[in-house]
Amino acid sequence: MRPYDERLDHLLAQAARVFAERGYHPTTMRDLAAASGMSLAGMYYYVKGKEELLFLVQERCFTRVLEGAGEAVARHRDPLDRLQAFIRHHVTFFAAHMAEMKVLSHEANALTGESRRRINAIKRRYVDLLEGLLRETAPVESASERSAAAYVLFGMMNWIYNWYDPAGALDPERLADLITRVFIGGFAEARTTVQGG
Amino acid sequence: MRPYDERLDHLLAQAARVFAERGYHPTTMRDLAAASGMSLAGMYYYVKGKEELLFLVQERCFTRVLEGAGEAVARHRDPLDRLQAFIRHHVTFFAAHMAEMKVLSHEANALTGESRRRINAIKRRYVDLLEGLLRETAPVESASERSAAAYVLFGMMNWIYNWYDPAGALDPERLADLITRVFIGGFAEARTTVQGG
DNA sequence: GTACGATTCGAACGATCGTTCGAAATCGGT
DNA sequence: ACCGATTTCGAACGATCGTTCGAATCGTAC
Repeated sequence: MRPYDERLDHLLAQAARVFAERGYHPTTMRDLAAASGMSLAGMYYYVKGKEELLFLVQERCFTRVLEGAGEAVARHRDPLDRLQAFIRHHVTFFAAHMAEMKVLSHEANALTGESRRRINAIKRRYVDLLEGLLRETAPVESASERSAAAYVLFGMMNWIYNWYDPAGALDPERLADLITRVFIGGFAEARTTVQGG
Repeated sequence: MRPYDERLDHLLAQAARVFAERGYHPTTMRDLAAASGMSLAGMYYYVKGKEELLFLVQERCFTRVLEGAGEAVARHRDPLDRLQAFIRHHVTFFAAHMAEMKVLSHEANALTGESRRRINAIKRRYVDLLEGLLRETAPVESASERSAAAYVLFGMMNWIYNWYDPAGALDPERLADLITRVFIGGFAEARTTVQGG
C-alpha cells in the first residue's frame, strides 16, 4: 500500500497549499484536482469529501506539532529553558511548514461535528502543555492570568502567517529569538508590575 | 435621508455580527436577510452585493480605529506613553467592537480588487503609525526588526478574537495592561539582549 | 385623493458547488 | 496471457449560491 500512501500524502500537501493560498471555503474540489493532478472524482477514492481533506491536513500537522513540542521541552530541566524550547520549536516549525500551520491557525472553526471535536482535543492538550510551562516559571500567578498569557503568546506566534516571509531578511531562528525574548522578558516584567502594584 | 442611513447602519451591524460568527464565505445573503429582518432582494437597495457589505464593515471599522489611535497617541508626548496609548486604544476598541474587529482581522484577504486595495491602504497607514512609535522609543533599531516587532505586537492584539470573552473574568482594561506590559517590558529586554550580545 | 419618487420583496435565473455513479483503465500474482 | 482487485475518471445530479427584475407598497407634497 505504499503508492496509495504516497498519493494521499501528495493530495494532502497540495490541499494544504491551496487552502493556505485561497482559504478553505473559497477553494473548490476542482481547484484541488487541478493542483494535485488528479481528476475531480479521483480524489474521492482517497478521501470522503472536502471536509475530511481539511481535517486530515489539520490533524497530521497538529499531531506533529504536539509531539515535537513535547520532545523539545523534555530536553531541558530549567523552567525558563523549557519555555524557551517550546517557543523556539513552535516558531521554527511554523516557519518550516507555513501552509499547514496557516491552515491550522486560520481555519480553526471551519470544521464541524466530530472532526472539530478531535482537533479541539489536540488543541486542549497543546494549550495545557504551555500553561504547565508557565506554571513552572511563575507558580504564584492566577489561573486566568496564566491562561491569558498563554493566548497572548500564541497570538505572537500564530499571527506569523499574516506577515512573515521565511525567504525574507529575517530568518526563522532570529524570529524565534525575537518572540522568545519579547515574551519571556515581558512576562517577567508584567508579573512584577502587576503583582507589585 | 435619515431613515435610509439608519437602515444601512443596522444592516452593516448585523452583517458584521453574522460574518464574525460564521465567517464571511459561509455566510449567505439569505442569512443576512434573516438577521437584518430585510428580504433577500431588499438588501440590494442599500448595497451593491455581498462583497460591498464586507468592504463597508471593514472600512468603517478600520477608519474609526485609525482615527481613534491617532487621537489617543496625540494626547501624550513621552514616546513610551504614546506607545502605551496606542496599545491601550487598540485593545479596548477591539474588546468593545469584537464582531467588527474579528471581521477586520480574520477576513483580511476575503476582499478583492479595488476594495482590497482601499483596506490595505488604511492598514498601511495604521502599521506606519505603530512603526513610527517604535522608532521613537528605539531609534537605533533596524527597520526590518522594527517591522517584525510591530507585527509581533499586532499578533498579540489581533489574536484576541480567538479566545477573549469581554464578559469573562478578565476585563478589557486588565487585558490591555497585560499586553502593554508584556510588549513594552519584553521589547526593551529584546533590544538589550539582541544588541548586547 | 392623486401623482411620484423612495423603498420593499416574491419569484426566478444562470452559475457553480460538492458529490455520486458506472465504466474504463491499471496493476499484481499466477 | 488471464483474472480479480485496485485505482482512475468523464459525465451528470441535485442543491444552493449571488444576483436580478418587475411589480407592489409606502411616504409625502399638492
